[in-house]
Amino acid sequence: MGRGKIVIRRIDDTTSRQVTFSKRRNGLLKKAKELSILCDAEVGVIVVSNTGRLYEFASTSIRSIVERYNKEQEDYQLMSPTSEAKFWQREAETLRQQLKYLEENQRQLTGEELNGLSVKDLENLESQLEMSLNSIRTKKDQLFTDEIQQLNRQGVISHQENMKLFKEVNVLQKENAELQKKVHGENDINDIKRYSMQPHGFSTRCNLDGPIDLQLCQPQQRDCEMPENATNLRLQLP
Amino acid sequence: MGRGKIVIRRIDDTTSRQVTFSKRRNGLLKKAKELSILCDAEVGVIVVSNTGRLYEFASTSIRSIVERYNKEQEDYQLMSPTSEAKFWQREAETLRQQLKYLEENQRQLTGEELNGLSVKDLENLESQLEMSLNSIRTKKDQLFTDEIQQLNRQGVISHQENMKLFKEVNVLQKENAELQKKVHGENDINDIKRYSMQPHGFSTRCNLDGPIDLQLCQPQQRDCEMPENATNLRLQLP
DNA sequence: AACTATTTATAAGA
DNA sequence: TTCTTATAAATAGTT
Repeated sequence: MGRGKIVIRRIDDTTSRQVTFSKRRNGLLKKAKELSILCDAEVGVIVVSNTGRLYEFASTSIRSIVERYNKEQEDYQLMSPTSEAKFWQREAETLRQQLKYLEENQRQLTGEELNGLSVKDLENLESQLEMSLNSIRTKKDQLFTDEIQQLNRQGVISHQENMKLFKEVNVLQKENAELQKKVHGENDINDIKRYSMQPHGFSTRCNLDGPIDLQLCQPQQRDCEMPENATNLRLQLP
Repeated sequence: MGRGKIVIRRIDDTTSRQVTFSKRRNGLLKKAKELSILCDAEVGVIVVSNTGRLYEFASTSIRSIVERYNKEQEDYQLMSPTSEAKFWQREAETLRQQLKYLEENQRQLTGEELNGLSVKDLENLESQLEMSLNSIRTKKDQLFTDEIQQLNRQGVISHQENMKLFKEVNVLQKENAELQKKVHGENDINDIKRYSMQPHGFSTRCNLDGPIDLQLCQPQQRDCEMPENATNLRLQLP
């Protein structure tokens, strides 16, 4: 009874589950009240949200009964051993039934026990499993993508560190050259020339590191004159 | 939500109050169940008709509390009440754990809750679901095949019955012809000729029934000169 | 117990 | 949360 038809199964999205909870809780309490008035019946409704908040409706006398049982629940030392035993026995019975239901469901879901199912049932199962497979594959793809992104981030970081180190080396080389000049005067000009070449060597190494730094998108290299597939092109050259 | 609008006050007419009680009680319990499933909430509903009959809905753990609204009945004397309580408490704990495990498992199986799973886990799930789908599809195919076989058996039976009837008719016709001959002498030979033509009409009807008798495998027709795909071939001919 | 014209609840979207 | 609105669902009155 809304814009679209829904199937009755747990709503995954937290927000819409809360919204639905709020709406339907109000609806349920309203209907409980109407029933009690229209039909002169005693009606009690307790609703506990999965965040633990409690809502209730109780017509007349049931309220006191509910309160009494709530109190008993809090400290069931007050319970006589016999009724406590019965309480747990019933609890066990309930759980056993749920378990049975879930197990049956699971056997169908895993295709172990399909007897007694109609073609319609099987088609429902089929489409449910296809949806499941879809979620799982989506999740797997996401994990892959995450890993790739992580690798990329690491690649970018080490590239940045390389650049930092390169600049530092450059500065030191210049300092060094200056010092050499001061120490030896201008006796040997070749030494200075050789030092000034080294930064080029470094920058070449940076370009060679490129292919190792596998990236889906790599904005840092956009201004390079070589395209992403430089390595491949180079391999095709003599 | 009915033919007319109503005001919410006690329905005076006993009959229609009972009818409305029945309808609205069911509606309330249904909605309580839906709320508990959709929103993963604990919901308990108790309804006592003004004739004293009790109806209830309770999701999971509330159930055991609510059930104590019912008058306690059977007494178990086998154990001391205290140890019996402990026994059932332990039983409930065990079952609850199993339930939790199964529910988690099922969430994964349906792709609802995939967080914390590795790629390996997801691949396992994936292949499990693929196997499930396989079983289900195999089962579905089997159901189809079964149905086809059933239809075939019926077809064969009715064909055999047709043949039997045809033979009987033939016999009767011959007898009839003989009788006619005896009654009228050989005055009118055309009558006899007309009777002897009827069997051909029957046999033609039998052949026309063939195409209705759709069969994937039809061992009964193996000795026919036409292959299984006779229908298809026939369609391609002028 | 069905049916069906209406009312009511509510899912989806702002 | 609250409002709106299209649509699904519940059900009042009827058969």
